[in-house]
Amino acid sequence: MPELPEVEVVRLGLTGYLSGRRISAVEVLHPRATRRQPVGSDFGQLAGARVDDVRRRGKYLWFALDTGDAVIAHLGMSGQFRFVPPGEHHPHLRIRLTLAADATHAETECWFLDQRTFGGMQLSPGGAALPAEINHIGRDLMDPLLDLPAVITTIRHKHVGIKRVLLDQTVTSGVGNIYADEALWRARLHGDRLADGLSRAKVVELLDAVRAVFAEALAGGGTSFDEQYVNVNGESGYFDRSLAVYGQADRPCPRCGTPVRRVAFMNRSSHLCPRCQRAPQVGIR
DNA sequence: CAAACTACCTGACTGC
DNA sequence: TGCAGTCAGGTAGTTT
Repeated sequence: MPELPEVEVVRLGLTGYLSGRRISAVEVLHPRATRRQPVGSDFGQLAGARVDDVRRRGKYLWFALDTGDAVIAHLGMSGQFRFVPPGEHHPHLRIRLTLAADATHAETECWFLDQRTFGGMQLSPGGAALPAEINHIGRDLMDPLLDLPAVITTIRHKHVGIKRVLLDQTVTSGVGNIYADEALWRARLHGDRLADGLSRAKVVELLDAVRAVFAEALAGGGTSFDEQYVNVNGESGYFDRSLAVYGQADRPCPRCGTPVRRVAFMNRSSHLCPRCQRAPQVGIR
C-alpha cells in the first residue's frame, strides 16, 4: 500500500521518465480515475502540455506543466505508473498518456494502472507550484520547510488516540497504516494513547521514529506485499522483510519476543507488541 | 469546530 | 465446484 516512501520512489521514477516530455494524447479508460475534476476544466486539456517536473506533498503527486497548470495524481490503494511502448494493454489500465517522440525518445505511453480504483488523476488549473486541491495536506516529516514545533504543538492539543493523529494527513502527511504501526512500535507507544496526554519529548521520539522508518523504507525501495505496489519499472521494494509488527501477528516482537498482536482499528487492523506498547487504562481509539 | 463514521472498489482468500 | 463472506485501506463527504 503506497505511503510516503513508496510514493517518493514512484516520484523519482516519474521524474526520470516524464521531465521534458510533451503529452500528445490523453485517453481515460475508467471514469472513476478522473472522477474529481474542477468545474469548468476538462482532463483532456492537458494534451499538448510539457511536463517540467514531478512533485509530491504527502502521498499526493503532481506533474508541473509548462502551461502553469498541474496534473494531480494519487495512487490510492493500488495505483501504479508504468512506461511502455505504444500498442499494449493491461486489464487495470485506467488512464493512458501518450508522450510525443522527441530528439532522444521514441513515442512512449505513460500508464496509470489501478485495480481498486481508489486512486486517480485530476487537472489543477494554475496548480504547478502547489495545487489548491491539496493545500489542506500538511508537509511531511522529511520536508525541510516543515514547522516541526508547530506540528508537535498541534499534536499535543488533540484529544484523540495518537495513531489517529499520525494518520491525519492535515497534521503531517505521508503516514498510512503500515508506517503508523511501525513507528508506534519503535517509540514503544500504544496507538490508543491520547495525543494530548503525551509529553513533548515522547511526541518528538515518535516523530523521529516515523522519520527513521520512512528513511529505511525509502532506502529499501518501499514496502511490497503483493502486486499492489511496484515502482515505475514494475519492480517490488523489499522493506516488507524489515517490518517489526505490521502483518506479523503471532510472530515474536523483535525486541522482547512477545507475540505480536493484531487488533481491530477503524474497520481495519493495528499490529503491536502488547508488552512494549502498553494500552492506556481507558482506551479511546 | 473536532471527532467519528461511512462509502467507495477489486481480487485473493476462507469456510461451508 | 460454487458461492457468500471477509479483508486490505486512503480520502472525501456526512453525521454526531
